[in-house]
Amino acid sequence: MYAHENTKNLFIFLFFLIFLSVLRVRTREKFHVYFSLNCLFIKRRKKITITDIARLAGVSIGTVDRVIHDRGQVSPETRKKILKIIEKAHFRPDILASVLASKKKYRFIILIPDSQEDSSFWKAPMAGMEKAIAEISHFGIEARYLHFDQFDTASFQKQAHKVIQSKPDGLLFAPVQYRQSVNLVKSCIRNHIPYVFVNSNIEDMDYLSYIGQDSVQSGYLAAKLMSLGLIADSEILVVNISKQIANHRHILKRNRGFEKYFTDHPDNKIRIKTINIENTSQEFVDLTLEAVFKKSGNINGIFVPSSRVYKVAKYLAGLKTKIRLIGYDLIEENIPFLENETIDFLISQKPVEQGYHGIMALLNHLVLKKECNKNIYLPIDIITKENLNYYLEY
Amino acid sequence: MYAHENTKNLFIFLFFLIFLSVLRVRTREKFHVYFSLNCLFIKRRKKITITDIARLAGVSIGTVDRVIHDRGQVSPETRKKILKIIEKAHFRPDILASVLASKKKYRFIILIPDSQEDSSFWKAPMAGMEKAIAEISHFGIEARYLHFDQFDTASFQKQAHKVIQSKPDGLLFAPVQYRQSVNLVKSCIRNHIPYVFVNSNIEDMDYLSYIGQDSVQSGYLAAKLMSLGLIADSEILVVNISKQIANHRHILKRNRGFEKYFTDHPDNKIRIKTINIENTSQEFVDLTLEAVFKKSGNINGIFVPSSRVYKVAKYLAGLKTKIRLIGYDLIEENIPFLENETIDFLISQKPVEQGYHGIMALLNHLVLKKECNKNIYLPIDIITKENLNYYLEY
DNA sequence: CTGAAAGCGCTTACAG
DNA sequence: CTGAAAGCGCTTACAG
Repeated sequence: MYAHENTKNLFIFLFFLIFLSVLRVRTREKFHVYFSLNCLFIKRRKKITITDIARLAGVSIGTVDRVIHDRGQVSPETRKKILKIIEKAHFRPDILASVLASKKKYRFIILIPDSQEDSSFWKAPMAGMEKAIAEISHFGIEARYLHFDQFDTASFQKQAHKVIQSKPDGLLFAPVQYRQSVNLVKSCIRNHIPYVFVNSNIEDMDYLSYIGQDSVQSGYLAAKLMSLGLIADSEILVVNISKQIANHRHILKRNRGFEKYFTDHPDNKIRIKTINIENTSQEFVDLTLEAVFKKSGNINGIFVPSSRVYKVAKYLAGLKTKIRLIGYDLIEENIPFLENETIDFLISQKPVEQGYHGIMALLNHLVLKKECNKNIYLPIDIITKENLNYYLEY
Repeated sequence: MYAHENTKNLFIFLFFLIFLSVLRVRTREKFHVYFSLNCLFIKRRKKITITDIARLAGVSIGTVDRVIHDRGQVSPETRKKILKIIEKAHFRPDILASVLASKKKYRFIILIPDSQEDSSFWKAPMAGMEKAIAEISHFGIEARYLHFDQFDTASFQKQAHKVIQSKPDGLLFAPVQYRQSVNLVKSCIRNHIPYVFVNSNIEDMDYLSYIGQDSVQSGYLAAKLMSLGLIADSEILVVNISKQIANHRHILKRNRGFEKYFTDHPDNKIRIKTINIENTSQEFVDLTLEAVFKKSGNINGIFVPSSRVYKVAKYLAGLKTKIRLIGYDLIEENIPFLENETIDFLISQKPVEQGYHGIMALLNHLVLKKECNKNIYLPIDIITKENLNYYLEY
């Protein structure tokens, strides 16, 4: 009987233990749920590392590393096995640890027009590039600029030669001179230098990425803005100011878009007159415009498909009649004319972001090995006197 | 003589050696210059590390680390000495190594309205937040959303309570309900929870950052667009569709900006009529507008200072006369009406970037300890049928 | 073809 | 108050 009692007590005790442990589990779970609810942060499962993969595959981390970076010297079977485990575990190497351990340096070259010319457009993309370079400096990236005169093909070719000579890991460039750029691209392909386009594009080349605007559509939008509240039977002037209009394809595309709008909307009954000014000096622009205005008296609007719209604005500022003026790019020279409403609208192409995303595209392709869009079309911004300030700050 | 010859030879030999070494130096220098010129990359001086600082100060790296992160337990003299050396050497700790070594996790809470309401605006900021969260995930950041119904103050208060309960390291929130948001801010201050505002602002609070638009100026711009090619003596309708207009300060600011433009430009001779629709159902909007249109026949433009402009567009689509319609935000519901030109202009406030920069502001303040602007005003974008597509992709 | 070890620049207990 | 050591997750010679 005593023995029985003892056994009974033992059982009770055991049950008690089991009960306790159940309770503990319960409490823990409860705590966990409570924790989740109140802290709102689900306990993240431990991050898997290259060591985990190595253990699972029964190899050393060195071998896993070889597989990850595809640098050979691994038997096909081992390779396959490791790859499978990586896939299953959704393993992604830690980029921070990778960069820290690696001594690899990446050298980028940036080949863009200089800003001292009569249009300061390129300052903004450079600001964006600087921002990106600063942000990613800890990835072991060095970047150097190479500038050229966009109206001087020899200067471009000289710099293009330097690019090839220095064999960078990546090239960011603005193919504003069509023919010369095609040649550089061919050299890059021969020398295995990956390249990204900014600002203008060469569609039929096999580039990594293009960052810029849809030039045709931007002209189309400009035409829409031109047509707002326009009197029927108006005459509109398109003024191309460029030394080599035929070699500057993005300007031609803007012209095309502009004309297309009025073809699509024939009810506007607009007459478009296009003039090309190949001498970009202010005096020549003034003289040319004066001659045009003498001939036809009822010009209601002017479209300048480049940042040099301020040259036309300077001329118009002397006139008495208000003529709607639309141009491109929020550069310093254009700002006073936007402020005094000589220029009504500027079409802007996010120059800072062009630069920023250009550098980031190189980083993504070459360092982070991340997929990204081949064509990154930036918004076509409409800038007026009223929203000007918030595009400057940004 | 032989000896002499030998000595002479020795001298010649020595000279030759010296000559060779000079040559080598020359060649090296030349090579270096050549290298620099052609490769365009200046040899970067070795990066200084915490170990260098420790060595220079004659202490261990542990002590340097204590000084860098100001966690005490260092004698004032040692501290001063180390600080001086850090300054002189322009030492910046390697953020990558720091994050890798540190096990610190940051918990962010994002408190924003939900999207299932009758306006899907908040999808875009969330997309931007997701993008940022993905980019910075390797910094040990966990983020959780908390949503509320922007027309239901009780729902906001419930979620605000959860925020305080879970004591996050940082809070990103949209103070759309003015009074309730002020209360949450006070709680945050009491509990030492840093916070960043997105979309709307409470100017008189001491927030880390505000990311959003200048609401007054956006209304001003809308008025300018309204005035383009408008007939004199027109009547313009401002339609506020909101259950609690008095508690939604950014909408009131847009109204103010809109009216200010016409005060500043009295030559337009515009009459503005404002109506508030507090029941946001389509039927009620239709009925209200119908009543208004019956009374006054010559309404030439309508301004809706919120994303609910599509409700007015639905009504106008049934009318024969073309009325200029301007509203806010590129949300799904508005797109068809922009495409068929019932809506002429949408003012957009970079919703994706609001979200993106909101998260980044928290990262900069809390993790990277980087200074950044208190007020980040995003551009006031003008969207039309013609540039719509490039704002969608972006 | 594979593994063991040192090292990247920092942080974190722990010992004194 | 201070230092030595282990470790974060990877890469890189080097040895076999």
